[in-house]
Amino acid sequence: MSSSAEKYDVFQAVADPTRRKVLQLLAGGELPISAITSHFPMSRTAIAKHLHILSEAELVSGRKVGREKRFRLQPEPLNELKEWLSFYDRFWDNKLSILKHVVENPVKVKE
Amino acid sequence: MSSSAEKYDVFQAVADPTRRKVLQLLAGGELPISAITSHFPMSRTAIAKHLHILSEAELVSGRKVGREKRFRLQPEPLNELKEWLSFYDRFWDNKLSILKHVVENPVKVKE
DNA sequence: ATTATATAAAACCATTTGGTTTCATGTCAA
DNA sequence: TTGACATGAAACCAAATGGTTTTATATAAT
Repeated sequence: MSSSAEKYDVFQAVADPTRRKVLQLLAGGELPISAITSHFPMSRTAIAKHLHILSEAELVSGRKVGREKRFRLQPEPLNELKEWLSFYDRFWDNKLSILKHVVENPVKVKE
Repeated sequence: MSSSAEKYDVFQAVADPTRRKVLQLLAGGELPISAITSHFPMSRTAIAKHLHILSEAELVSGRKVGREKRFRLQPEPLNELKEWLSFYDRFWDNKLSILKHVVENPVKVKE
């Protein structure tokens, strides 16, 4: 779905440490730009640009609420990364460790 | 192990489409620079630079054989990416699909 | 009505990135 | 030993990246 040729793909979006930290913050819930900015040593404008890039990659979405714009995490595109990675699984037997992870983390079935 | 503060981390290394294609090529086995270059519409020098970046991220290693330098895939650092991704698993119930993958792909135990 | 808040948009800037061309060096083959 | 092959290294370049400051606009609060 969504549009044609975006400028930033998931790989690029996630390459920047600031953007990764933004995603992590948003994992805790929806936040307006100012609140996000307060966690970083840079200007609101800089953070707004990062959010724009994350938006293009569809890793976040923003909605206007009053005078603020609240952003939230949209993790779906990370699946592309996951699938890319899975190709390399066979090259260093780590399937056991994946299994271990799954077993140790209870699966919550969508009810 | 290896050294201190590398310039390129896995996230950056993997952000470039050319470098991802290089990794894919090397998944097929060790190759010298010229052989790799033949798959791309750019100069040998450009590819050598990409290989250097992949080297810094420890995603490839090169050994000198006669007059050529052969590179091979070192997928271990991809684990960092995988772990980073796993944090976001909880945000869109896909654990079942991981389990499915593990079950469907027989685990080869290192003998 | 006025002021403070929250964002948007534009112009600007230094550094990094991804490529090039050129030149030098080591190795293999005839 | 002469030439072809494979790479290394350096200088250069345009465009992209990650930041800034400034100016404008909409909303909320007093």
